[in-house]
Amino acid sequence: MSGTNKKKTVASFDRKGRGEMTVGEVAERSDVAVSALHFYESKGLISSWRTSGNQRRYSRDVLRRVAIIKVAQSTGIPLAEIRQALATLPDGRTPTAKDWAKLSAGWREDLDQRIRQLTQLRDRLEGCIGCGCLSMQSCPLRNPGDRAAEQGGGAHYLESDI
Amino acid sequence: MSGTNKKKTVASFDRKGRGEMTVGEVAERSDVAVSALHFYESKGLISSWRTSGNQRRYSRDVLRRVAIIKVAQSTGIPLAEIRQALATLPDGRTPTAKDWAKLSAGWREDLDQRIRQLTQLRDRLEGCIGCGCLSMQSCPLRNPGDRAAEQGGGAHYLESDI
DNA sequence: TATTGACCTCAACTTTACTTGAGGTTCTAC
DNA sequence: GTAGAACCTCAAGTAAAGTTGAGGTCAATA
Repeated sequence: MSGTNKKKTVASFDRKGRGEMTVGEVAERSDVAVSALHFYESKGLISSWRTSGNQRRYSRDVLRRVAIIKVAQSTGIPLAEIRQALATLPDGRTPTAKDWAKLSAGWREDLDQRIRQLTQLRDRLEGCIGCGCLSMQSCPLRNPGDRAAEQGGGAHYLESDI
Repeated sequence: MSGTNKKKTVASFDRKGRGEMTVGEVAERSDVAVSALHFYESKGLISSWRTSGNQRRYSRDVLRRVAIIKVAQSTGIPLAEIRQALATLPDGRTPTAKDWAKLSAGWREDLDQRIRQLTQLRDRLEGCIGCGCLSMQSCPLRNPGDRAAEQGGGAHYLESDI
């Protein structure tokens, strides 16, 4: 309260001029709830500093981070993994295109994998769901077999079921 | 398993002869925990009848149902939806191939959709994640735009962000 | 200066899909 | 006829990803 601001809205003007954003601004611009931003911060996905009044301030970088978080999430990647990926980004400086590219490479693998999986599933769904083989050991739908199953626990049926 | 022993126990022999299964048998054969089967039943995805001693008995049909549940789940369909789909199956009789086909048709749509979505995402990931456009209104990654967005809440950015 | 909206923390609640455990009953085998 | 495996119910716990609310502070403005 003891500030000596001469002009109107000098403070917020300066803040914006420096590219600092409040949590509300980030929320609005990234279309994410304030509570979610708090949550991401608590999980170490984004970071902020505090004003003397204990309010969060974010640099513009956070917008990209949040955008990445949302994109990654929409591909089905859990926050914990996103956090790990984001952790590979440089700490002090703003990430370069190269930094981001490295990050996205791993996810692309992941996406490719999932796309292959879903495609296979789709192609087999029609054939298997109605054919009667689904409950049998031979059904390709329940034995993704061609790749080392990463979902753990392969098929282990030794007798036919139905 | 051990060989087919003739006269182990009359009761269980008869039961098996009639194709009735205990929850433990279903669990083992479908590779799903007993607790999960209880859970599915509580949610109306599968059903059973009880013995005089209050134990559950299942018909073989349940194996296929459980298989379907697992397949559908692996595509990302929530149990509630799976329940609805399964509810369209005939109540009294064992479902025919046609019944199953009808059921899978809807899911195929869903899968197609999701595959298209993921593919688009993958194709754009590389380009956008590192290019700087990601935090801007123009980024195709954050504006799936070409289809009516079903995730709700379209983009509403009127200024560039970064 | 006073108000009001934005912000703060922390705890509790929500949903989905189950699992775990306690306490008790039933089946099956020897 | 009894041990022990398998089953039963119901309550509580777990994990992810947040949301909601209470109680209190900060900041922009009339």
